[in-house]
Amino acid sequence: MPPADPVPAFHAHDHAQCSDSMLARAEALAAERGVRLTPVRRRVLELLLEQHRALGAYEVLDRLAAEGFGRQPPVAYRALDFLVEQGLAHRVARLNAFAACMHPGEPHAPVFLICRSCNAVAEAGGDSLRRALEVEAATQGFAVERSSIEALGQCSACRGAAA
Amino acid sequence: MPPADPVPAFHAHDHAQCSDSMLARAEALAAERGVRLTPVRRRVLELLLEQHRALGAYEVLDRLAAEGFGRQPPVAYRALDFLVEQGLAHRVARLNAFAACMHPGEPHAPVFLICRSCNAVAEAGGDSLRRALEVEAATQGFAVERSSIEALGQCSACRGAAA
DNA sequence: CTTGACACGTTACGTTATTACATACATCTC
DNA sequence: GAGATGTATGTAATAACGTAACGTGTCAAG
Ligand SMILES: [Zn+2]
Ligand SMILES: [Zn+2]
Ligand SMILES: [Zn+2]
Ligand SMILES: [Zn+2]
Repeated sequence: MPPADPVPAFHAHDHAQCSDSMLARAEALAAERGVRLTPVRRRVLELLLEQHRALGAYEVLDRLAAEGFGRQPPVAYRALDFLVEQGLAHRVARLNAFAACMHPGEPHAPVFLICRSCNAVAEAGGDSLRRALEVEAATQGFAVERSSIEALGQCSACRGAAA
Repeated sequence: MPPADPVPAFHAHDHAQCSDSMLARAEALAAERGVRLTPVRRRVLELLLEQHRALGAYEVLDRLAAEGFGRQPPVAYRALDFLVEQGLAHRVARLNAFAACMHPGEPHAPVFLICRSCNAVAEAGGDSLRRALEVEAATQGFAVERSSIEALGQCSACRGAAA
């Protein structure tokens, strides 16, 4: 098996650049698709990109309200829904929370690794995993349409710290 | 690959026997572990076993209340938490709901196939899938502790009906 | 300039889950 | 059996998450 791309979430990296490049890709995709990355939507994406972790809708909402945007739940949910629809963010069901997508534009089924110590959320490229799921499902005659694969555990840094 | 065990949820089977045998296994496991399968807990497990689908906590609660048990949320949540801790049920994050485990006692990572037409929930044996996830995670230095794999789609029966 | 689509804002409500505390009950010790 | 202890059950109250319905502002097409 070829080594998978290292996922930035669990490793030191130039996060400003990481975040900026995601934003740029989002702008490009929005333009290309003729959808509007409005101030609220853009700001929500920025918030999700601040750290490699998932934010609850109300956490997002508080930040928005503090910055002069609306302070009612639909404001946050609409922006989040937009980002999810456009594949710029994912919902992490296990956490009732949302995380920026690290592979926008590339169709993919997300695989999340969630560190229970530092709360970092990494989106692994799970192509082989996804195929394994489809095969497994096919043996039952089941046709997969959407899937969520989420693992809770500990990242290498936190495991090192614990030892 | 050896064919996976067929999952009962999507196929005609003697469900009374299916359900009874799960209950019996639950009783045996509880005895073995010295934990108590009290009336509420047992009843909740029975409810989950009635059909191969997931029940919301409040759906469970309504049934309990109608039968003379407590009518406040903790009554349902505590019983459900107990069952989950003992590996007799799983939480289906995507549905905010709970399903009886079809492999109690055997340590396993649950893989759920959720039919969006008939709402049936099948727990597939996902050993290969689980290993694939662990391998994927390991390349990132991540140690998986708990995982949930959930697929939304259509079962063979519903797909046949649609055509 | 009008029209229509869309985004944003609000109010109000529905659903899911937890905290905190009181009561009942089984089990162990004496 | 009486008393102490831990566990299970019950309640009220509230927190956290999510949606429906409706009005207003903005902007581009006609
Ligand atoms: Zn980064
Ligand atoms: Zn993604
Ligand atoms: Zn059955
Ligand atoms: Zn199971």
